[in-house]
Amino acid sequence: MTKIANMSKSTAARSAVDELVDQMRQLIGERGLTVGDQLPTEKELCEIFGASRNTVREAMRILKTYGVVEVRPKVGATIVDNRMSSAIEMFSFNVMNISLETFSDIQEFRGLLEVSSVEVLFDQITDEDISDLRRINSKLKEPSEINVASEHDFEFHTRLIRVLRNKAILDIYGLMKPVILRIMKNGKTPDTFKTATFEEHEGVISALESRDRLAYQYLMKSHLENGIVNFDTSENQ
Amino acid sequence: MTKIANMSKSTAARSAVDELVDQMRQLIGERGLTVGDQLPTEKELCEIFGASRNTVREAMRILKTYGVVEVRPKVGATIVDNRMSSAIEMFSFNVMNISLETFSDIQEFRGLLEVSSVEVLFDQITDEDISDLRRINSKLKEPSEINVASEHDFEFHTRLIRVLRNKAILDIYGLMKPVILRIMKNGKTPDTFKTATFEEHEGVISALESRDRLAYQYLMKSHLENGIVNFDTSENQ
DNA sequence: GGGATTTATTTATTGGACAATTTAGCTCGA
DNA sequence: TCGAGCTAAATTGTCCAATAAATAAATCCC
Repeated sequence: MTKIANMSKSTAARSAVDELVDQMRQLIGERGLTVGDQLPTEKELCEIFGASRNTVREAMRILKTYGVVEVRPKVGATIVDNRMSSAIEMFSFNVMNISLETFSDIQEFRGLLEVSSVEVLFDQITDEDISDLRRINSKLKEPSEINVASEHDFEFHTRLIRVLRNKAILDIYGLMKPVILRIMKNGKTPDTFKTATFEEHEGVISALESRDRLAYQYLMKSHLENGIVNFDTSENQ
Repeated sequence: MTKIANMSKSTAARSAVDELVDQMRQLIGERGLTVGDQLPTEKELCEIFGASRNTVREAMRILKTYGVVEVRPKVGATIVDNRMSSAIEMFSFNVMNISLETFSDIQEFRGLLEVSSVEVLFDQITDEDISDLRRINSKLKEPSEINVASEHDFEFHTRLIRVLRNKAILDIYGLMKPVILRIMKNGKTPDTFKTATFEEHEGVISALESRDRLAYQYLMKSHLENGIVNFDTSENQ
């Protein structure tokens, strides 16, 4: 894939900035640089690659946007790995409205992560996990506006995902946060969170507590499906 | 999390470029611009926001990296939505080696998508899907180097995911492509693909053909687990 | 009318200047 | 000696201006 991508780009007369990004990637590889290491200064990069400073800066801007480097005045560019949160940032840049199709796709996906994972989930869950879930869910009872409430809702589900102890899945869940938040707010009032959402979460927690797989699957499945019932396409964004 | 990130940014005297990105996002919203529409020219943006052209360009570079606009000389910036492929591009920027932990996390995740989804999968699958899978798998028999073979391997699994008819899941799978490809190549020779991988895929296809859920789950699960057995940490790159 | 050519507009790149920021070193006093 | 505060130097951040490259649109020529 990388090879194909490169080929297609080399054909299409790539810009100096794109070239630079590749060269800088290469430089990182050659020098064996890794997280925490410093890149050369902008001036040095200009000399190394024979480009002007503005071009170097635009290339560096891409790396920064990727979440691969962090830049501070006087210090320079440090290699980091915030690619996942950069991806989140990227998806926060909402251009279009959410469709019913996307809505049910996402909910189905969440079903896979939160319902079908039941075996691993029950295998891993501890009492601490459960008391955490209860503590987080209690926040829904506090009076708060809808944005805060949906954050709590999301926190609850994230905490549940965390039980799986799988960074890849947790990252993906974080990646979808902006979309999931909008889904959570859809068709709801602040009151809905205090009553319906809260109660449904409590049911899930109880099922976890009594290690009742069937009840858990049933309750979580219907909890996710509840959103679809009163999905409102006009409400978006 | 988003809140914290935002706070830290607003506190920390954001740069003119970051400011501009926000203003441009706002402008898109206000004018109701959507995919296919044009943004003002760089010069106009300079005037509108009172910034220099380099600053405007760096901001535009971020939007380009996000996959939100496409820029051509004389034409200007057009709004697009390539955020998903930009995310893939981003994850292709490999800085670090893949750890055993990441490896098994990803495989477990794939297990959720490809094994635990069995109900939906068998619900949706058609004869066309199956013959497609068989056609794709036959490519593994052709002599080819390891990069090509792993592409075919990936294509097989993607085709399987496609059966779910869920764009969100398909996107996520595409997002993880670079990592999955590396996992697929790990500890394998071109010959392994021709023999072992090919046979395992054939087994999976047969199970799908005879609508044997149990066999499918067993075969796919062990297919995914086979990689872990001969995982080689030294081989990374 | 249609293809080739010119023109005008816009982005791409370069170079240089100054401002803002922050680290590192220095000074001075307790 | 040690620490607080100050200074200086290095690096990134922003701006300005000019030229090159690309391309869409207008024009010309046949």
